[in-house]
Amino acid sequence: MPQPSAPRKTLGRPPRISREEIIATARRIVDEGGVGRLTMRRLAAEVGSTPMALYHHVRDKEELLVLLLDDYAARTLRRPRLPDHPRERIVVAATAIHEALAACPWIVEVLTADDLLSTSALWFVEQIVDGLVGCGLPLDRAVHGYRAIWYYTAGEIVVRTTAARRRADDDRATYREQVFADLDPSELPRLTQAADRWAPLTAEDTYRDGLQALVDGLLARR
Amino acid sequence: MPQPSAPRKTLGRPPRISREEIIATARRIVDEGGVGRLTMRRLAAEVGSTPMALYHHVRDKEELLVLLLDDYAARTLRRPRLPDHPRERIVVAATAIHEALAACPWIVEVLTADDLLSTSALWFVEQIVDGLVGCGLPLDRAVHGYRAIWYYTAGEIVVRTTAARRRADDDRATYREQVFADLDPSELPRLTQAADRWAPLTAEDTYRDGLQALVDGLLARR
DNA sequence: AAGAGTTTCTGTACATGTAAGAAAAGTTAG
DNA sequence: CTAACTTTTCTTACATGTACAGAAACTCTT
Repeated sequence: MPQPSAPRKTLGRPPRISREEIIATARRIVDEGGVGRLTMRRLAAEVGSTPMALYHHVRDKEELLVLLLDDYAARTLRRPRLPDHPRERIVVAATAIHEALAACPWIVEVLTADDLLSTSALWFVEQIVDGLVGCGLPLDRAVHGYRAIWYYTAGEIVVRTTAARRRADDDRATYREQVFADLDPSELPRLTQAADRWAPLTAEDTYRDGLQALVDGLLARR
Repeated sequence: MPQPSAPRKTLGRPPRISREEIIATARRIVDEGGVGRLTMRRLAAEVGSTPMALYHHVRDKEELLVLLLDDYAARTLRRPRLPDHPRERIVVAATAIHEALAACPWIVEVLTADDLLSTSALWFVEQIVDGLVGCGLPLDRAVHGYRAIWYYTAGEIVVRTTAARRRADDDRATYREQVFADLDPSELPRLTQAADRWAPLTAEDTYRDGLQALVDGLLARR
């Protein structure tokens, strides 16, 4: 594992490519042609190197994607002015993260990553935890609350993005319709009742609603 | 796309393998050696066929995994006796799904799938939607509520499983510690305060707590 | 200057998912 | 029986991520 920033100045063969260059190029490729265009070989070619040389600056492709997400977050996550009221602060902070992530759909493959994303996102985490504390939760419950919010947020993005990808697929969309058409009304009355409205209902963006409900619920358990 | 069950009885070359056989064998491989052992080549070999022959019974590996999950759900999802009170019913139904899914960690790759999983899970969806309606929500809000619960549930499993996978990795664990050690206490006071407790706190299983909070919040917005 | 040590890069090789097309094994029409 | 047709299977081939082994390009020591 080469250190991201080696302590010594120059020792050994001098590098011809840098992690920054790799990330910048990867970003360009993704911006131009989507994450599907990003292969280690193509990236190496564009950087003017060989595939395996990349592996001295990046552990594997997954880490590259995480770095790409970090980079994206650092560049686009602007700190909004937050309301004074702690509950509102939580909602606004979480929504800001959600919006930023939802705007770049290729992250789904990385999103499954971890609880706290890049360093640039820490401020938002802080705001959420602090907001929960400000509403009267003890610190440990606030951390748990933040995690619940993160689960909800990550889940929403992952599920929604993947669903959108599938909806583009005729066969699978047809399969879903079939499931709803074949419902047994006596055993599944509510689903039958909602069957024809299901598609539009699930297409609605209800992230904020659910978030507020979750926050309310978390605060009510004080 | 070959139909899962062709209308005509016999026409063309008779199949030597069936989708069921494929799924059963895949299940065995996964049970024995984890999902990492499941490759199309190995599966073909164990079935006594060639890799490409599988593709006449299964669209691609992802579909195979979805089918595997369906199969798993159909075999292990037992319907628990649900409480009468609708709110409790929601919590118990969701927890049952969550437990079943959390018990088979390989699904993460599929979980990102869709809102409703296999047919066997529909009953649970019904219970949740019906519980929400029983608590006074109109049907469309109940569907939205169910989706929020599903986002939370899927997110919890995906994030937690991936986090566990990474925790096995020393480098990444160290990196995380580093992030917490380097916090600026003046800018991120809460995180600093929680820094040393973060690892144990996030290791706790708080699914149920968060779920109840979410349900409470959903019901409070009646 | 020669060697040792260190880091980066290159070349080759393998496992994987799967696309494309040919071949095989039936059924049915003539 | 032969030819056409259909469905399944097999063969071959390619793109991809990445392991491994060494070569290359430096600095530091002697």
